Amino acid sequence: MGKLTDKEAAQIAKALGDPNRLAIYAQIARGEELYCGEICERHSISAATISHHLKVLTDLGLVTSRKEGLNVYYRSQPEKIAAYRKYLTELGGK
Amino acid sequence: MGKLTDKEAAQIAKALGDPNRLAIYAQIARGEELYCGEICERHSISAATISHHLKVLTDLGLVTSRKEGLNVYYRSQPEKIAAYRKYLTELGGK
DNA sequence: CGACTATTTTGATGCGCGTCGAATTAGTTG
DNA sequence: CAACTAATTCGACGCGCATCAAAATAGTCG
Repeated sequence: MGKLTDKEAAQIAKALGDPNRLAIYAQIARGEELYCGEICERHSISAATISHHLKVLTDLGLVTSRKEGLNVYYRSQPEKIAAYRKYLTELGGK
Repeated sequence: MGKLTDKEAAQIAKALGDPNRLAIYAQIARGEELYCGEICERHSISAATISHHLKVLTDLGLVTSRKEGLNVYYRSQPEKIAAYRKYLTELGGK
């Protein structure tokens, strides 16, 4: 499944290059399905900024969202990060 | 050998998040030992900027340098990127 | 030493991005 | 519909960063 282009790989890298966004992604990638509010509580970041970071991750396909009532639940998309890891592997060959 | 801290992982990600810097790193990681001049020829970027990117990669331990005559040769440090891949793997499981 | 080359550093510039508060939108519940 | 809550969007601000030209540094060679 989908090899990443150089551009996509750079975009993903950039997305994971912000410490706060990386932390947010890490929590989601850990397996639990989280909604904005929960993430807000765990960081001292405004809801607006959290939402912005989640949009970046979503646009890149690293996470997906599902709306349930008032909350929007975010879930990790492991294939995407796997593709990124593969890209890195094929960069330099072990 | 070194597990990466969250901070280091973010720094590496950010470094690889710039398309030009990623391209430079990719060439070095491909195995060949390159010096600035060669890299300059392959991109339409000034020597000053190339040098700056190489410094970023060096400071993070992604590449090492070796001076020979007038040229400075850069070589990939595969363990570092391997550590970064491992960090990503352990993020989300699978 | 003096001329030349490769690389790095310096200084400056412009754009991108993380951040916030406030306004807006969507959804729930009386 | 009205009041409330969760999330997103909007507008603005400040800082960081990629970039370059020019100056400085380091190394070679006559």
